[in-house]
Parts: sequence; structure tokens; C-alpha cells
Amino acid sequence: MSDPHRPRKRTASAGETPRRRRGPVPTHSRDDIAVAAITLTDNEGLAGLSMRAVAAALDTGAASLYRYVASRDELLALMTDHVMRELRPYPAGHDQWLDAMVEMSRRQLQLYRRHSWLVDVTQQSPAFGPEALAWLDHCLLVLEPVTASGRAKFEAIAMATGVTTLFARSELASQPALPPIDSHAYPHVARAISADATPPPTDRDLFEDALRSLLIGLLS
Amino acid sequence: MSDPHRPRKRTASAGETPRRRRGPVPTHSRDDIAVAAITLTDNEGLAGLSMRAVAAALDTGAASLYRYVASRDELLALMTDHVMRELRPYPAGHDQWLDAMVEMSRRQLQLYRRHSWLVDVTQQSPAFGPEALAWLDHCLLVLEPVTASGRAKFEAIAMATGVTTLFARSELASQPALPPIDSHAYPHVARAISADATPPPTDRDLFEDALRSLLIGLLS
DNA sequence: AACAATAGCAAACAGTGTTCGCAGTTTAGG
DNA sequence: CCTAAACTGCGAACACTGTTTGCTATTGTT
Repeated sequence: MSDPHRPRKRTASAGETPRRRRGPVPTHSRDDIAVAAITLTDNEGLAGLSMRAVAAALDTGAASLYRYVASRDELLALMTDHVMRELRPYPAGHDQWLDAMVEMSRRQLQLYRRHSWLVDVTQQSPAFGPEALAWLDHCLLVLEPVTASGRAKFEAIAMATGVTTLFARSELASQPALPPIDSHAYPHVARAISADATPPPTDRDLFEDALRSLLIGLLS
Repeated sequence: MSDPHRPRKRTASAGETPRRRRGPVPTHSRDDIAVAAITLTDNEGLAGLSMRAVAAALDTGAASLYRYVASRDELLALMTDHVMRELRPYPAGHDQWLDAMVEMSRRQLQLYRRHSWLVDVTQQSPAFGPEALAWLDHCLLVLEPVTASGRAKFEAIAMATGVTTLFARSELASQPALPPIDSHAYPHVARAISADATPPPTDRDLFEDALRSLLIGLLS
């Protein structure tokens, strides 16, 4: 049951450079592998992230990766936790919790823009690595002045990150490109589209609007 | 470019039982295949949906499916459009557009509960089959009384279905099961959890609350 | 009857994540 | 000092996957 993929600390004196275990010194580290996988996936997309590809980037064999990582899913979790470090340092406290939460979400959105694969990963299996927990902890710190149950706060945070994910996804898909619309079968769709021949670039920030109304609604 | 996977209508008289094309009569239909794939995926999950498995359910070979469907993705689109028929008949018009939109979303949520794989499918590639368009059209009908640009309405609808997806997903994952929390490293998380030893079952409907505040915020 | 178009489908192809077994390397214990 | 234990790297194989190819069989048209 013990995880063989992390170098174990020695029983002996702490702070000492930990004595080498037996066997050859590992050529790589979990972080090396995470970094290689991240740059690869940033460039080639999630579909391009294969164990063989990561191994090739590290100039080794696919099987070797399994000395460091139990599965592809664990690698994804590792990558996720790694890029989440980019969310630091967390913005210092506004006295307005709403502004602070919006700021946290905005930085999350920027992270999604930098690593688009994150959107798909976090949705399939929400991350609970150390960095995710630290981020969550800071959100709860921000929400300290709010009088609401812990459960309600968790829900609100979950919804906020969910909405952020939605925006990231819709940005990436740019325009889903509706097919030619049969204006007889779908009259309202056709009208709503054609009426927007001149799209007045709303200077409303949809992201912030949605987030604010949601958080206010949930943490009234 | 023409799609060989749908039986072509004859040039001649409409309404006539369309004369058979050459070759043997097809053993299946696209709908047959969609239904088989849907029941299979309802039971086994998205990961269990392989072309071979669907073929086996229809007592045929995997290659045969490609006479009806161009790819697995197209099959997924077919399945999606098929189950979306369950959203009909659309609820008749409330005079309150907000109530009507909430009702539309609620039915969507129920659909997600019946076919959990839909959550993952629609998120990767938003559907624009006939049923999806019909549903969208009805949403726009409901939003007729609202004074807002077509674009704004599209955005609002997209957010509503996005939020619905979030809820469906969080229901399915039941509890993501936080790992044991180090209350020193993450003090606020630890506090927020322990304070909820007695979870007072809120009779607030989180889904409706979130949806209402969002729609009001976006379509003010 | 000949021809063209279609359907069904086994086999093969290229790819995937993962496991196995072994060779090579380093350290611990006697 | 040497053996044994523990460890790393990794080629090869396994069990899958979606998809293509090439063939045969069937049907409608000419």
C-alpha cells in the first residue's frame, strides 16, 4: 500500500541530506517528469500526452516512467498540482471578500488559458493535491467574514471554479460554429442570430458579472 | 463530402415510400445503433462504449458499424441527439420567463441523471444536432419577453446549461472524498469541515438558487 | 445477363496504457 | 571484502482501442 514513487525519508536525523537508498540513483525525479509532461501537453494537447511521448521527451523508455508514477492518471494529478503553483502568491486580502474571490477566480481563469488541458483534467477528476488544498484554504480565508456554514462556502467555491471552467472552455472553443440554421424549423434561433449582425462589443465583463451574481446569490 | 451514412431521399415524388437503393437491405438503422449504444453506455459507462462492444450488442462485427456511422464521435453525437428527445414535450409557457428557464434546466438535469455519460460528452464537444437546436429554440422563445441582445441570450443559455452540467457532475461524484486534512497546513479547510459535523440539511434548493441569481445577473 | 452500387465483415494496422522479467547498479549487513 | 537485498532502466509483450482494407454476397438498374 505504501507509495514507492516518492523517495522515503530516512528514519534517522532530520535535516541531514537523506542517505541514498540502495540501487542506482534515479535518473529523473517526479518533478522532472511533470515538467516534461506539462510542456509536451501545452504544445500537443491532451491527446498527445502518451506515456511513450513523455518517455521520449525524457529520452527514456515508456516502462521506465512507471518507476516514478503509478499510472497516467497519477501523472495528470502530478501535472495539475505542479501548474497550480503558478497561482501563487495568492492576492493579499481585500477587505471586500467578493472582490477577493473574483480576483482568485480571475487568476484561475488565466491559468486555464496558459494550460488549456487543465480544463479537461480537473473536470474529470477534481484535484486534491497539496496545491489545490492550499488554494482552497486561501479561498476559505477570504470568505472568513461571510456568515455561512462551511458546507455553503464549499459549495460556493465549487460553483465559482465551475463557472471559471465554463468560461475557459467557451474561450477555447472560440465559436462552436453553429451549422446553417433552418429558419423555418428554428425560428427563434435564426432571429437571435440575424439580429446580431452588428455585435456591439459589450464592455460588460461577463465573467465578473456571472461570478458576482452567483456568489451573492449563494452566500447572501 | 456527401454523407453516405444517411439514406438519401429519392429525387422523385415526395411522400412515396422511398425506393430501395441497390445492394442488400441494411440489417440495422442509425437509430437501432444509437439505442444499442445508449443502453450499453447507460450500464457500462462511457469507458465501456467501444465500437466492438456496440457491434457485439447488435450481434455483428465492429467494421460493420462504419457503414452507418463515420466514427465513434459521430456515434456519440447520434446518441446525444437521441436522448435529447426525452426533453420533449417542452413545458408550456409560464408567463414568468425565469420560472420557465428554471424548469427547462431542471428537466435537463433530470436527463443528465438518467444518462450520466451525457455530462462528459456534451462538455467535450457541444452538440448541435436537430434536437439540441430545437431545445435552444424553445429557450429563446421563453426568453422572448426579455429585452436583451441575441448574443446576451445565447450567453445566458450557455451559462445555464453549464451550471446544470456542474450540478449533474457534482451529484454523480457524490463526495469527492477529501483526503485526511493536515489541519496545520490547511487550517481553514480543517475548520470548515469540522464545523459541519452536524450538517443541517438545508432546504434551500441550491440548484434553483444558483440558476436564478445567475440568470437575473446576466439578463438584468 | 451484365453492371454498378451497396452491405457485412474478418483481418490487419497503428496506436494506447500497463505488466513482466531480466540485466545492471548501488548499498547494507555480516 | 563479499554476498545478498534493494533498487533502476527498459525491451518485449499483453490486452485493449478506433479505424481501414479488401473481399464476398446481395440487390437494383440497364
